[in-house]
Amino acid sequence: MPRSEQANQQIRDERRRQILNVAAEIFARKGLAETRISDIAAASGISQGLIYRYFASKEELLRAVIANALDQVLTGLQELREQPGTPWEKLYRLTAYMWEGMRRRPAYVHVVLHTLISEAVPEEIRALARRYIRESYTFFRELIVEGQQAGQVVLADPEELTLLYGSLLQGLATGAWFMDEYSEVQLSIERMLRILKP
Amino acid sequence: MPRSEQANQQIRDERRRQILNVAAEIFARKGLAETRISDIAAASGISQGLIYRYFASKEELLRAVIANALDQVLTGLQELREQPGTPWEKLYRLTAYMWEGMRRRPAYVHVVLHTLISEAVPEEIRALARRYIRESYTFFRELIVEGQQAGQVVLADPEELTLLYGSLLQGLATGAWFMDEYSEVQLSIERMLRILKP
Amino acid sequence: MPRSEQANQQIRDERRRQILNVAAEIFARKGLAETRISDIAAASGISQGLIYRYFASKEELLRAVIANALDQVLTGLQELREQPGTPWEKLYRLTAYMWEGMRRRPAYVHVVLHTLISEAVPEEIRALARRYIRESYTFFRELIVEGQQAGQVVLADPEELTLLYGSLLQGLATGAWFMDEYSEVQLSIERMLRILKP
Amino acid sequence: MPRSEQANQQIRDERRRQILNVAAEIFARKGLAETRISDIAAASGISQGLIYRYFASKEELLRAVIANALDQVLTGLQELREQPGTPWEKLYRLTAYMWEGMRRRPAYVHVVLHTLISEAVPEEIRALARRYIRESYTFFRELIVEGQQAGQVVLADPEELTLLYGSLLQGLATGAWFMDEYSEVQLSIERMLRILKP
DNA sequence: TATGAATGAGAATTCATTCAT
DNA sequence: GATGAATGAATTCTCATTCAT
Repeated sequence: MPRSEQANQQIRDERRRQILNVAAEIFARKGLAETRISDIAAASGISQGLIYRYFASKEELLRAVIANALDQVLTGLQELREQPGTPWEKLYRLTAYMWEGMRRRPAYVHVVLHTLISEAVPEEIRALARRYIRESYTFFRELIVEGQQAGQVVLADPEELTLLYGSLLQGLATGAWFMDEYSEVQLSIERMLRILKP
Repeated sequence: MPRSEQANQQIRDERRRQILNVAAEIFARKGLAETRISDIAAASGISQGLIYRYFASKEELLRAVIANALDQVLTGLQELREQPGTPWEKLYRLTAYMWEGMRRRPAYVHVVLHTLISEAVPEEIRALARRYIRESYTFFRELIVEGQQAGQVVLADPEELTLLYGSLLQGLATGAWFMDEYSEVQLSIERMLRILKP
Repeated sequence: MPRSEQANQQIRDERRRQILNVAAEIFARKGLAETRISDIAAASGISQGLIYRYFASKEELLRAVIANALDQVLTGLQELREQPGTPWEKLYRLTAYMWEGMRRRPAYVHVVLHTLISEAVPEEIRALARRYIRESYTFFRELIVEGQQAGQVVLADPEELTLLYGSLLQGLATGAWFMDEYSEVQLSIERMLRILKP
Repeated sequence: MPRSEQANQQIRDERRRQILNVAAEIFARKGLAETRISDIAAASGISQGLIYRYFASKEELLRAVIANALDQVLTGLQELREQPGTPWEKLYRLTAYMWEGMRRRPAYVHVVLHTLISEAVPEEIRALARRYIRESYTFFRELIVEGQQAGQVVLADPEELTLLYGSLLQGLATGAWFMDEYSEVQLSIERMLRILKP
């Protein structure tokens, strides 16, 4: 008696998610070129061949990981966008959200960084990762401009402020990964936002 | 024939430096695993085999690139250390120096980042790269503490301030690499230092 | 429940024949190595696993296809053998029969050719295919010798005539497969037999 | 001291030819899919990797083998075309030339046949092989028509005669390959040409 | 010293076959 | 009996490194 269609679908969904998460972790640590499919298979406890039933190639798998990360962040940003409050309150919430995301899923942040940094990654995938950053920056900028209008953000070139703020977040995400000495340091959202204060 | 010996040595030194610079550029763009020795040879205008006369292996070459970058930065920091001025003046000069270095030699920053980020790089080399960051951070911290004593830097946990300041620099260096849209934005040193202002 | 047993057996037979026909078609087009079990399963409308209920392996399946073709031809030849007529009439009927078979079932001819041609096919199966040709040639030769005795066939080495005649048939079968330009050409049996005329 | 450019070129030319000949032999026996690059490497006495310095892929190698065969035959046909004589003399020479070629280089004939027969071979390469047959047939047809005009060839549809004659040649080439029993049979050119006699 | 031909150890990918359901 | 998820043994291809010249 074959498995029911539903049971099969569930098995497939679960496997897919499992591979995706493991892959994110390993891509984050090693990058695309250095990651072996055998690493992912071993860490997932499955055979190499099985991975190819779920993802057509190593690149396809990376693409899926990136798309997944992108989805999650953009969904989060969308929710923040719809919440009420003064621009500064929104900036606070945004910063907290981004920072929390980096802490909770450092692997996803890292895969994206790896992808952005390395020309070895196919341009199509890099474009996807760049979109991730760009969408975030666009939202940062919106809030900064609103904040300036409300007198809550310093009156400087919004582009400059966006770049500073974005870079700070990104630098923190990266730095925390490899600077063990500083991984215990407590950072306050207020302190980060200081760069935007009037 | 001591003169010819000397001339030979000079040719060797020159060629070594040349390979080193080319390698830095390519490692910066692709990382260790995806960089081909043949790419470096071609870009250096020499045969593959010859590279092995100068560097024992691809990894050895990466190590040399990193060590070279490290050397230059530490020398620069040492010079800054010896210059007179108030802590804030020194912080200003330091920031300008780091920022200028990133702009002029983005490849160096990137090789180091690639190296730090990827577990596929031998630990020994990664340790070297980490030292690069750590030495810089140590200097940042010194100046921050001095600045606090002089009332020129906000009174917060020096670790936190160091991490914020370092991450900002590093995020800017990375971001400029792939965020074309923001590559033209003018950044003022004062604005960066705002994060440390009382 | 003997009836259900019987019904079951009938279903099995039918399915077996179905797989066999589909497999003949695909083996004919791609040969053993390049044919995928999944192709055969899909074209048969069943799961991959099920094929293994009917045939122990891909090679076993090829063997069955060849044996099937062999059976049909030998049965046909046997019938021809038993019919009355002059040697020339028999040669005519034989040629027509072979030619018609090739036109109607080009796949069979082709599987056999693929099998004969490729050393990658297990010797046992190739021997089977060779038997297919040999039995036909034996019959050709018999008729040629009879024809010579009756003065209806040219007096030349019977081996030579058999080889010429057999090769002509086989070349026509093969050529029609890939020479689209000539697929519409009408060929008369008389014309083919000309090679044997006194 | 590096090898002279000339010496290198010679080594390369020789290796290329060597691989090509060995590959023809093995492709002929096994076909594209069944041939392992390792087979060719072993039979050539070189490493697998080296083959890829001369041919980009297995398919590329097959393409080169086919193109090589094609070249040789077409060159031969061109020479025959330019020789003087009656149509029948030309047909005789042509037949002898083709037959001799098949006997001397059966591998090349066979690779072409394999290629024509198997859909697993990329269409581009199959087209090349088809061209091989088509060019030959065109020449056959020319001579047949000339022969008819000179009263030396039977007055039948030239298409039909061409197909018969071409199929006979081709069937002989194939048959000789796997019908050991008949490989010793002597065939006379006259006998083959009988199919065209008035 | 310099070259580039040659090697060989992986790594990605495919697919026949097995097996739990 | 029937399904299709899962396995793992090939196989192609790549590239750091060596070595004859």
